[in-house]
Amino acid sequence: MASQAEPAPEPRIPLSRDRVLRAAVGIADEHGIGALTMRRLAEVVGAEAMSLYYHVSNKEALLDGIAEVIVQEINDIVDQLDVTGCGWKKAVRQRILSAREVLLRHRWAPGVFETRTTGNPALMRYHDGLIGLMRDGGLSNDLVHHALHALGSRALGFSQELFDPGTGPASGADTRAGLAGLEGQLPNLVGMLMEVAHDEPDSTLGWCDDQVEFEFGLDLILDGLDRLRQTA
Amino acid sequence: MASQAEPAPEPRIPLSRDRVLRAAVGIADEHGIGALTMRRLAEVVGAEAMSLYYHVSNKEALLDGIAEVIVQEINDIVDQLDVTGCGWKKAVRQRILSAREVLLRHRWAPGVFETRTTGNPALMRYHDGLIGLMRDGGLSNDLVHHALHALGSRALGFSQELFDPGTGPASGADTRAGLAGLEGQLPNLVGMLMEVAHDEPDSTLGWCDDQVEFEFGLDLILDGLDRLRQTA
DNA sequence: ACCTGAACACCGTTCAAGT
DNA sequence: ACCTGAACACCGTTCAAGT
Repeated sequence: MASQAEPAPEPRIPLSRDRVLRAAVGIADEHGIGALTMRRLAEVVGAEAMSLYYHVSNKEALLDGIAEVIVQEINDIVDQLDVTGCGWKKAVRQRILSAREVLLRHRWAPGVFETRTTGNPALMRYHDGLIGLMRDGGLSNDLVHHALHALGSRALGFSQELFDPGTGPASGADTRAGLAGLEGQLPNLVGMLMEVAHDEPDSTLGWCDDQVEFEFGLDLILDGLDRLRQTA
Repeated sequence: MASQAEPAPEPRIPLSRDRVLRAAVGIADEHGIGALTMRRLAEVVGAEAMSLYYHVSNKEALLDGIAEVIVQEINDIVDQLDVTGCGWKKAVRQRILSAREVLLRHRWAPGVFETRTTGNPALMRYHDGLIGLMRDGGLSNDLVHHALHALGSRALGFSQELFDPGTGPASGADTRAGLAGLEGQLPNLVGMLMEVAHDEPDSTLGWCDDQVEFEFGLDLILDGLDRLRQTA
């Protein structure tokens, strides 16, 4: 006969800051950032909640930590990109879209980034590389500085939408029916949505494709910067 | 002799959804969004915490409500703007910068907007007006749609910064001293900051002026859209 | 209809104590 | 050094009860 079943052999592995952060990222990935509590994190890691405080000073520091883990994941990818001789715009574009792919695997991350106030070393390294690509492309430090502000969170691969008028379980037809009732109050918005929705009647991603829109906005900014570079 | 002192005559005024929301905005304005708890809000309004649930179904609804109050404040202002015959770009620019002024009085609002998922009627009215200005300027519905995505939160007058390398109580000199130690790891970032900081040695608003940068990014986008309008 | 008291489930966190 | 149990102060919220 086998020996008595031991239900949780996992806690054998000693706790560490790294293991705590990875577990926290796992919880956020699987159940959303709202599910990330100290007690639940402790449970996943096979310890008591209070043990976590030995490896991470408090929850704010935990959030700082997982934000940095994600940016490190981004850095690992973009640092391997080969962008020699393809123009600064294409190089920057590729770097940003690669970062975006990482964020699409950690959809809670943008929300966490926005709440972090303390400097994130990995984020600084990311920006350092981005600045380098622009400098190599001939942009002045002054223009690069403006560029970083203009890009904002887009530099890291995301841009939060303020509202999504087409969201929800409603199909395109339902959406259009619901819109009809608002036509009196919101003539321009309804008119636009009717036309845009009609343009892509069976788009899988709904009335607008976020990836397409992200790239539109990104290119609009990059093209504008390139034009300023030329006139300078 | 006067009658016995009654310490709190305020609770005479009956509760109402409107009063609750205004009090909530007041708390957030004065003490930050973190100070807005149901218990504290009840105290300010002269009632028990549970009474609030009669006027607002839960805290999420409360946040939805105060977000809408702020957008209404914006609408009240931008609806009075006279932009007849000044070109779509200037009209849009003026509308957005006016919205921004409201947000500068409620600095917690952007953070709340980003967490709201349900449709905000006042926000839809705001966008309806914005769309109208663009349509009048000759932009197609398709281009206007792209424009709204490209602008993102900038349409409402804010753009969150991912990090601010020059933030803190450090003076320009202190910042530059601290940067020197990082020059090896972050050559491009440090190089840029040294030069930009030097350009405006005594800028009151620190190493970069947010309002200037906001307008730079806004104009970059508006100019790009106008160029697309012309070629279309 | 409007408001409340007591109670519940859940947070993050402190602190003294264990090995 | 690393981990824990008990406890504290604070959340949002339910529910039955008051007027």
